[in-house]
Amino acid sequence: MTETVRRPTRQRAAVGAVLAEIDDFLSAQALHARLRGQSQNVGLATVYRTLQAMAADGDVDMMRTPDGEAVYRRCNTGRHHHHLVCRSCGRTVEVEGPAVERWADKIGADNDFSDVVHTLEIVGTCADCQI
Amino acid sequence: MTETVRRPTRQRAAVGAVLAEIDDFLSAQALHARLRGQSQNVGLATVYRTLQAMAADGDVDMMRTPDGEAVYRRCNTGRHHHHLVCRSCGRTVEVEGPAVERWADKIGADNDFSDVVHTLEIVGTCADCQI
DNA sequence: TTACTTTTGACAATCATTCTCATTGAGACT
DNA sequence: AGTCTCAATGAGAATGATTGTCAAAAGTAA
Repeated sequence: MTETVRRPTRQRAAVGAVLAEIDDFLSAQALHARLRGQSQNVGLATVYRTLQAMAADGDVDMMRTPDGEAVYRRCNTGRHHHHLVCRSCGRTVEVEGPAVERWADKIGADNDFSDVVHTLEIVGTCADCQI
Repeated sequence: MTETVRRPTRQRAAVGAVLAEIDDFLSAQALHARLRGQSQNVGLATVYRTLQAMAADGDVDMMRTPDGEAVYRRCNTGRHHHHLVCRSCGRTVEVEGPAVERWADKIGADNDFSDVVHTLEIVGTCADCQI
């Protein structure tokens, strides 16, 4: 295992704080803008780097919007799970589907693929956003 | 229903021809490069527009690579399905999972979300690419 | 504090994708 | 074939997210 050491810094804490208070998916740009709004001085590149590091460490979840932008969110469970996201307001529900996990792994195994991973996101319009 | 009329053109045919001969996912850039290699003169913007139109019409499948790039592929079945893709060589297997479809729809319904859609991709290393 | 290493930030550089707009070509009708 | 109309095209500019650069700043351990 590669033990990656991460030093605690003001910037890292600031990013973590925003993620803790917002529980919708946020892009690096949006997070950066929010920090500026709070007069927190954190460079854009740093926000990108921090989010990527957190995602690599499994501290946040990353997904791609339909137009390919990376968005991040701190999740409640450390377990593997997926998301049901409102396309209008961004409200997010964490969902688990053990059967789906097994199905995906089986598909990989049946076709002789190794190191199988999968991505799954569900998008809809939540009750509050329906006209 | 909005009947979108698409005129058959040399460019559209050229893009379709490439998609017919390659059965891995291709980016717009890659497809454009391939056309140039064949001395086919098709503008990059046209390749983008054509692929998007084809995807909208359901003639090709679009997915996003891990780094957010859009890639396209002509699929054999018109039915809704997903893909098992080799992360190394790009070899793709089309897979169906009716149970997963039902599960995703149920998750949406249970949470009062409407117009529920989902994305699901499985990635692994195929037998030929394992060392 | 000193020495050492990671992290940061301002800004340039990349790179996929979209936009603009003048020109071209398909389809329909004569 | 001539012409009218409007979608389609293409060259290049513009956009916008993300990454690279590198000197300065800030943790960490002794």
